Parts: sequence; structure tokens; C-alpha cells
Amino acid sequence: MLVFTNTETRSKQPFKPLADSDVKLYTCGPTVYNFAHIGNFRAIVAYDLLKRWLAARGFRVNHVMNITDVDDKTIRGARAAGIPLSAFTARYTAAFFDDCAALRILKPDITPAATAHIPQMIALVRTLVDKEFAYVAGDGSVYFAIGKFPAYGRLSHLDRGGLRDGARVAQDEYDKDNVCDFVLWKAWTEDDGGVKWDSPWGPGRPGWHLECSVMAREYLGDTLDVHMGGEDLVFPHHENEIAQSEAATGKPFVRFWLHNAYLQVDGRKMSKSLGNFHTLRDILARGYTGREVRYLLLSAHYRQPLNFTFTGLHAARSALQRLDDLRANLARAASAAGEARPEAQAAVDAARAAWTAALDDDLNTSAALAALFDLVRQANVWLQDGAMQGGDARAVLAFMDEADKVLAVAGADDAAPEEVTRLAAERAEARAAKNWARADEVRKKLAELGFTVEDTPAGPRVKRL
RNA sequence: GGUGGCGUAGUCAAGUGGUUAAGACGAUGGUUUGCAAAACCAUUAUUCAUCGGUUCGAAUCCGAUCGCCACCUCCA
Repeated sequence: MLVFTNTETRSKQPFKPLADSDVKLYTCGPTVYNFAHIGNFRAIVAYDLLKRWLAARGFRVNHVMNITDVDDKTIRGARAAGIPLSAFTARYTAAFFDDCAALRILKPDITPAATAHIPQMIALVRTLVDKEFAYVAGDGSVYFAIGKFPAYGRLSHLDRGGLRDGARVAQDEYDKDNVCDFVLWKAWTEDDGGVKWDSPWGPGRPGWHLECSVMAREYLGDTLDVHMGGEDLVFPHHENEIAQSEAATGKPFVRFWLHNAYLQVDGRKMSKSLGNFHTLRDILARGYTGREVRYLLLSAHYRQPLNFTFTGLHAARSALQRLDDLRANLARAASAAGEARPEAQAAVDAARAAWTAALDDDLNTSAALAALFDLVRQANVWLQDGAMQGGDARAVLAFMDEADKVLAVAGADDAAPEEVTRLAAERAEARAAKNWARADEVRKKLAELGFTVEDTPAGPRVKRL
């Protein structure tokens, strides 16, 4: 039985979409003001995992992920760069999708940009004003009155009394009825430069929380099956989304709230001042690959804090090479004749059952990987002692392929450089001639290029060190 | 200050009342190899931050203490 931990109830609940097997999924996307860092990508990979597992379980997923292309940071960034907001955000939107591709993220069905939905946002604000859930302040900003929405705090379980002492509530929050009221429409100020849209309340721009309510509704309807995001978004972002959406529609906004935990770096929060801030690009530039980062991000349960280290990234590389090696060996063995032995079939079935149970249990990837690696060891034993039948290899490979539809880590990201391939061939010749000195010399050269070479019955195989 | 999460081997990380406490990486010894690597075998937590308590039984439940992380108005 597929269960997810629902942040709203703080418990695991059996998952069933509202309509048959169609899942309406909304995930909070990036604010495109900079290159995304691996912490951001922990969330993105978690979304991808959810999607892939839902698909594996036979659901059709309709996935919407927003692109926040207007807010304080994007406006500030565009001004600093001296280019229009749209040009600025286009740059980082493209970079974001490139990074996603490197991480083998399936594209969402729709990735709506906030700036492309301003009329709908204005319409929602108008509805909220008409229904008296929102009020217009003196400067033309529109605020949501949380006092009018009794369920406020339902998701985050924060009691309103506690919110008053919030350390970051600005002292100059004029004009609000309640300090916790949040902005739906932000009146234009000089800092916004040319970024503004006309509205019934004067020029301005949408508040951040508004876009998700609007775009989720636009593409998925009033009630979503799953809404996912980082744990930091629980309050206020998601709380505010609930308030806006439910006040406007009178219907439940989200059935399952899923939140992923933070990524830590060297046991601490990732921050620029600590010098442990990594963008995906930085990591790729250091010679690691997207699938290695992906594997590392998948190696812990999404709701548990995960500690990122380069040691861990290297461990991911080793684990992936082990899977690659087995895959290559199985591919060769699979061409042999022979039915799968009952013993082998049983082992594969057991692995599949454990794998499924683990992922059904709130996407427990750690446990799922354990099931996979149990079978990996078993398969290696069969290869080792010559018991592997063609059918065995095909059965194991079939499961590995199935598992990889979810993990998406099989296959190297990049081929070895030509130079490396050439050296490997040269070394194979030297070995054939039993010129061991020359062979060792070439191997040393390869090591200098960051590669190692293995002699297998099928010929040399190069790997990254 | 309020709220929530976490602390399991050298590292990463499952497990949340009874299991030999998963799995990965690393390390050491062995088999194998031209030498290696990979693979396999063996070893690597009598113990789950600490201290108490509940229970026939606790890593798992309760309390206290220590440490880390996050949220408390625009950070995934």
C-alpha cells in the first residue's frame, strides 16, 4: 500500500488520488535570480522521485512547477546587471533547466512563469477583496486578512499568538491590520524600477504566495492531490497558499502536503559565509557528474536531513560504478541460453517485493537501495561461481532496468575522452604482446588523466578515478 | 523565547516495542590477477548522544540533560 507522510496531519496516509489514477501534482519551483544550489536540487530530485514512483505504480501524473520570475531578488538582480527583468530571469531559467537535465529530472508537464499569469492573479486578488478576505492598504497594496480565515495555521501548526514575536517582522510594517497579514498585491515603489503591472489598486506586482495559488488552479483545478516543496516553505508560503486558495474557492486546496528536509553541508547549514555553498555547476566543474549528485541526493530518505560531503559524492561514484559493472557483465551473460533458475527467479522476486514495499512506504529510497544491492551481491556471486544462466541474467537485468526507471542513474553521463580510449587500446596491445612494462606505463598515464583501466574478459574497461 | 526535526560503525544511512541492528562507501586479511582493478569470502556497532524511567523485552515508548538542523513574513 502506497503511503505518504502528510505534513498537514503529520502522519502517514494511504495515497489515493481524487480521480482514479490521475494525479494532480504541484511543486514549488525556483526563483530564477541565480544559479540553483544543490540544496535547491534536493527538492527537485525529491519531486522527480515522487513522480517516477507514482508513474511506476501506474498513475498518470500531471505535474506543474512554477518559475518565480518576479520578486525582490529578481528585480534587484536585474537592476544590478543593468538588463531588463525578463532577460535576467531568462538567463537563470535556462540555467535551471540545464541543471535539471544534468540531474536527469523529468520535465514537468507545465512550467508556468509568474509574469505570464498576472491577469489571473489580479482576478484572484479581486475575488478575495470582494469576499472581504483581503483589504487595500493606503499605498495601494492589498493584504490578506488572516483573521478572516479561521483555519490559518492548520498546516504549520503554528498558533497565532506565537507568530507575533517573529524576529523578522519588520518594524515598519505600516498599514496592516495584523502583522501576520501577508501581501497579495504589492504597490509599486521606486526600487521596482520599470517592473510593474496595472491593477484596480494601481501599479504594482503580485506577492510571492499568490502565484502558486493562481497557477495551480489554472492548470490543475481547485483541489490538488499532492503539493510538494522544501520544509522551509511550510510557513509562511504554503500556509498562505491555503488561505488564498480556500478563501477564494471554498474548496480544499491540497489533499497531500509533502515536504523534503534540508540538505546540510559538512553537518551545517549551507551558507556563503561558511564557504560550503555549492551550485550544481561548481560540483560538475570539479569533475563529478549529474548522476552522481542525483544518486547521493536519493541515498537518504527525502524527509530526513541529508549531509552532503565530497566524500559522500565519491562514495556515490563507487556505488554507481558497481552497478555499471554488474550491468555490463549481465548484458554479456544475458545472451547465453538457459531459463532462469527457480532460485534466481526467487531472488529477483524478493528484491522486487522489497523494493516496492520500501518505495511504497513514503518513498524510502535507502531501504529500496538496500534491496537492490542485496540482489547485486547475489548476482555477482552467480557470475563468480559460473552458476549464472542466460535467463538469470535477463531476470536480474529486467529488475535493474525497472529500478532505474525510478533512480535514473544508469549509464555514464559522458564518454571517456578520445585520448583515454586510445591509451586503453594501446595498453591492450601491449598486454597481448606480454609487454608488461609498457602496459603499466600506459596505465600510469591513464591515472594522470584521472582514469583507471580494468582488464576484463570482454576487454579493457576505463573508469574515472 | 515559541514550534518542529534529528543524534545509529571510520564516513553516509535504513530500522521506531522482540530481527544475527539493512544497505552503500571506506579499511584490513584472503581467493583471483602478469601486476592491478573488479568480483567473491572473512573481519570492521554486544550496541543505537548521555542519564534515568516504563516494560517479560527499548535504538524504538516516557522524562531530563547535552549537541546539531530548520521554521517563526518572501530561503528547497
